[in-house]
Amino acid sequence: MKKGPVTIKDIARELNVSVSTVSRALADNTLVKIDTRNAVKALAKKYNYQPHFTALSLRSSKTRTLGIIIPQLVHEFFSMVIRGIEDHAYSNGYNVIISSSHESYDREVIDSKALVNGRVDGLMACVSRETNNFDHFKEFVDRNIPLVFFDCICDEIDAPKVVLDDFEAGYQAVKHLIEQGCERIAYVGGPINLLINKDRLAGYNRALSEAGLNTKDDWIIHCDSGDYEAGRLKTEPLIKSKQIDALFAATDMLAIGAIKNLKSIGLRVPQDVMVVGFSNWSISALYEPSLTTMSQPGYEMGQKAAELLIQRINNPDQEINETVVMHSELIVRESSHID
Amino acid sequence: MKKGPVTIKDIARELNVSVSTVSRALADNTLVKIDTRNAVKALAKKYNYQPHFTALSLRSSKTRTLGIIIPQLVHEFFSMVIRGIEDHAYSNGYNVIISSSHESYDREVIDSKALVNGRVDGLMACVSRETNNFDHFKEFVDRNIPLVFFDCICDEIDAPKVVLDDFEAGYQAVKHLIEQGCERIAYVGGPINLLINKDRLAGYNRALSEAGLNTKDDWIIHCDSGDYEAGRLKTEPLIKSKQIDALFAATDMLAIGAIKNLKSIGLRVPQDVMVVGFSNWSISALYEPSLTTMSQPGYEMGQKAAELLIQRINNPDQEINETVVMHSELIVRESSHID
DNA sequence: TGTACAATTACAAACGTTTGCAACCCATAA
DNA sequence: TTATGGGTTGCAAACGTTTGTAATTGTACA
Repeated sequence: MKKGPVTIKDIARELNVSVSTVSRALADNTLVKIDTRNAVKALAKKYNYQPHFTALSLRSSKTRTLGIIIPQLVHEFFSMVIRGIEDHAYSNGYNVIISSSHESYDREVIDSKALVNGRVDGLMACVSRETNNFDHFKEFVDRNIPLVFFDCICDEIDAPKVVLDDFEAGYQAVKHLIEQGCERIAYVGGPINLLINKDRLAGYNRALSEAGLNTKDDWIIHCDSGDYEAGRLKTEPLIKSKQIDALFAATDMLAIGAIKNLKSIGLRVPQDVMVVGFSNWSISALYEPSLTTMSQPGYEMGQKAAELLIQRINNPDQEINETVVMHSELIVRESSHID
Repeated sequence: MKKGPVTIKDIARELNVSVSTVSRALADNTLVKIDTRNAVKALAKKYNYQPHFTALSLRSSKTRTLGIIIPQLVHEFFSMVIRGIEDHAYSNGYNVIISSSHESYDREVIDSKALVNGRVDGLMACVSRETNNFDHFKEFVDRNIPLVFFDCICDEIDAPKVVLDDFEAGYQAVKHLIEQGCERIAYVGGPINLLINKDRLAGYNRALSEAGLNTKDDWIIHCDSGDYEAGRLKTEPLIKSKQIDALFAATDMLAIGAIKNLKSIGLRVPQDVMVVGFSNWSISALYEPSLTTMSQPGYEMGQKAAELLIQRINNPDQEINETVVMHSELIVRESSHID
């Protein structure tokens, strides 16, 4: 006789009390008589009553949902970030909606607008490599919707951020190569408009200058993406010129692309050229030679971002925009190590 | 003076008309005078009015949100599926909420219950390897909430399904090895309670028997997971016994684990032992030797699942529970091919 | 017997929207 | 002048909750 799921009204009708009494009884409010409370709770249990999510949202103007905007979904690092976010969000009673912009600025703008309208209580974002205009994010700040950046951040906007110390990571990676005795070290990086790539390159430069080593313009290569193909194509001329004895790549995939080139002209890794990658993707441990790399704690970054965001949601007036800096660790494997 | 986002009420007040008129005007209802309509639309544009998502949901009892339950998030295949689902969902005006059960039955149950309460209009699920009880899914059917299974399906429940023809894929993989001249072919698979693994194994058996070849009990290995480590540990005794000249693995990672063992005792791939994997993960093209594998069209499966689900949502009474079968393709690479 | 107060309950508004129905205005025709 | 009716508009209910306030009980005390 009933159709949809059971509501508070149904329980009220059956028990001949008002909906408000039922509502309070379920909240264990001492205003309602203990007998009534028990009766209500018993019936609710019997009918497996579940509060209507949307109704709650409307009443409280809280959706208990967080939004994520990321450039890519099929990507080990971002998968880890999402897992970190989800774990923290779920255990705090929040749901998560993900929008992947596919590295497209337009899509990023559309998605972010779609998420504003009371769909989410807050947003976590990592900007795409196409993004150079940040107005759509400013709108969040203007509308007072909590916003947290992670990884690829936007420097212009005043919001909490979770980042890796990419400078230090780049510095460590190159320092390690120098300690292995390398002197002619190349850099292969991703899109230079992203802060993370600027920082990794800066770390590279710093380590070199500190060691009194020089680099050359064509030892520094910028790729449009961090993919294997980009790495293979872009590093080919440099590698064929046989000038270098080491290479620091800003992603593991770029590193593997470069290694393919090295192998193809008979150069051995690590004996002839040492290589360090970045991100510690699962492939880097399995590849041969296994790849020295810098860890990128995606899970922890996701957790931290969710934590900051929920904190921000719960204290909307508190305007502390802290930047949490995570640290990368050098993982030494075969590609940069001779026994 | 105003606080939250602008509502239909605000527009009504400013224009001295009723909310209903504004509502109709925005819907371009010809009942309202064209002048009024234009005035309303102009003001809505000026204030960047966005309909309140939650209010719409409550009114229409539609959330325009789809739920996904998957065993793992950090997984190339599932990432592809999600991308396929999201692309289709977004372009049809749906959002997506993902719950990853982390291969845990309990988590799967909790998540699915959480999604029932009017949070989603429908659900897509891939059961975890721990799952042998399907009551929580039956609840969806009972409650008449549209449900679609993909990949790891539940046979007992009458719902639309999107699956790979795992039998045919297994058959093709092994047939290919036989055509390469292999005669002593082993199988390494994932958890056998999952239908997909049963089917891949059945395909293996069929190809063998069709070719008049025999197998042995200890040439068939079942792992608890499809991971690299599982593959490496579980295949070690078999490989050290040097009985086989080929191996079909139910995942690329299992295949690579096995290849590591082969290499460690000096056996060459493909010269001494040929290997075929499954899923065509990106690592399989990059690994050396590059890995012959069966494609697994995750993106397309996701798209199809979303399509079926939205279809189901729009026609709730239509009880056609079709099963869509996708096909896998053999991708021949170095690990099973001698020039 | 009436009053006061505590205990318990119900009513109503609100969150932002859509939509059936009633009501209004004005012009045209009887 | 009054009725008819098309063109516009507003009212109110509904979706499922929560919560401030009012109303109803019952009991004890004067």
